[in-house]
Amino acid sequence: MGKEKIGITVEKNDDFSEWYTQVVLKAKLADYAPVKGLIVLRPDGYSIWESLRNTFDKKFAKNGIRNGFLPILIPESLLGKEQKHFAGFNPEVFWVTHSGTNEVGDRLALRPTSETLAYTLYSKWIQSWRDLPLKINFWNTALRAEIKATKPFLRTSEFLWQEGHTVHMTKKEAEDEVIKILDIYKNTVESELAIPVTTGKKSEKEKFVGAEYTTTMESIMPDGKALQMGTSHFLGQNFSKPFEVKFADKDNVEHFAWQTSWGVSWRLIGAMIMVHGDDKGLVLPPKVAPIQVVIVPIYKNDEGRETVFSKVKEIEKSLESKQIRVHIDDREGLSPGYKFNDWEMKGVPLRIEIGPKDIEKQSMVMAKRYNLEKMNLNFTEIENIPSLLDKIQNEMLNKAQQEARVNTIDISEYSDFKVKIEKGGFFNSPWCGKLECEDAIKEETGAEIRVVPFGSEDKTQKCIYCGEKSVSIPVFARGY
RNA sequence: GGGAUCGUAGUCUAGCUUGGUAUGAUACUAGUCUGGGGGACUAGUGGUCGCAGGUUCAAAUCCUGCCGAUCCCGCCA
Repeated sequence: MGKEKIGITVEKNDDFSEWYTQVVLKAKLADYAPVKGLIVLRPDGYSIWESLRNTFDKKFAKNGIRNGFLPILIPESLLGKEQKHFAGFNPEVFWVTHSGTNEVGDRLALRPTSETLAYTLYSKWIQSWRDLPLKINFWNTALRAEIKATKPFLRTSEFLWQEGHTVHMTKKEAEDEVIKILDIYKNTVESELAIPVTTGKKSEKEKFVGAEYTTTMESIMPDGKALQMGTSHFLGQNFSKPFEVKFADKDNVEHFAWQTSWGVSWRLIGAMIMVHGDDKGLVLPPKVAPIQVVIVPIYKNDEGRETVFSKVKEIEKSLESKQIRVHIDDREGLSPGYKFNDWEMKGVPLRIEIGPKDIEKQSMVMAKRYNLEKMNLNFTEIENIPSLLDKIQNEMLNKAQQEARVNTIDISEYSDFKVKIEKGGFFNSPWCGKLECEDAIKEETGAEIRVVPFGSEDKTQKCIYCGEKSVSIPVFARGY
């Protein structure tokens, strides 16, 4: 009874997949919906998403991007307009075939992504160079039928995300935008979620269908697999031509515009759970934690309760005045030990314990979630809590960076590669740039090119597969 | 798409082979005691046995179909 049944019943290192699912459910971030592949976000899960959304919105706004909203239904005739794009998505599109009892003529897709819809509108909205650049972001959900292998946050048939779509006069301006967005993604994920990412380009084989090229950020998970954290695509004129997104330039000559699209999803929450969680459950980075400090009052009787609570309320007020999200656990009838474990499962970054002993000494016990360290703090040190939270945030990033570094290795011998890939990890291995080698490596080892990091061009080495001259040193890994 | 396992109260679970009105724990409610790492006792509440058919006097149990979950392989934003 007790311990084993209530908390997380498996160890992270022992059964990673089961551990992940238990943390999601038991920390009350999400639950399963009655339809396959769909999940329900609970307030603690949604709160993390809102926090990320707010951060992104501020950064997008600073970059001249505004939010809009697009409908969820897209007619088949529209979705099929860019053929490669359509062929890529077709197998996983949900179709609406009826309205009421009537069959609809042109089937309606539940959006797997909105390029085709957005650009139909864009072609109406853009006529002159004065209308450019046009930069709009959409917070919505995308639907892609996942027949198998669904996993909360990581792979679901409907997921929350943002999709940004920008239009530019010049190729260069569009390409600069692609990189600006990728930078926003990278610094937000690193500073808010404390997860290090590797940025670069996808290979031709792995790029977004319909894009000229795809830039990506990839992170390594504790089980050695790679997770795509977000992508920013340079669409070139691949969509502006079929959708006639054109503008009249200053010299009154009509040009097709240059476009970008980019997105991150709630998969980021999944990554955060995997990277930081431990055997006791979730560990939240302070910046996105719905509750940053939880106070557990301890008392024996009514008088004790009163003394303790007046102090606890005082601390709450003081923390709130410092913009800290604080919660007092005043649930009756639960032992302090139970509450400690409960808040640890939910990942609250800091816990304060205050009982009669502490009041006497004018101090309190403070426990840090991420390393389970406990210490005694004088009441006067409450002033330092905001900087302590910042410090925790940094230390969590450092720790994750260190782990990522350990699991990233340079390998140039294919025999070595084949053996070590079984344990997972990011492998920096030289590549000749040919699809045949990429395919063969995938076929033989299950590893694929996750990202060709910026600055990894290197013509001095030999391709790990064919031995010919290399063009770059991509990151190979098995992915989610 | 191929393979394997599974579905009984909020959660976990016994019962299924050999059909006969569902077991236990935990959670929940009330009360008393308790309270610094998952507390104790007492009394309660809670079930279309995943759904739909079939066989039978009788189905959680046997048969068929469907829905859902987990894992491995394949495929993919």
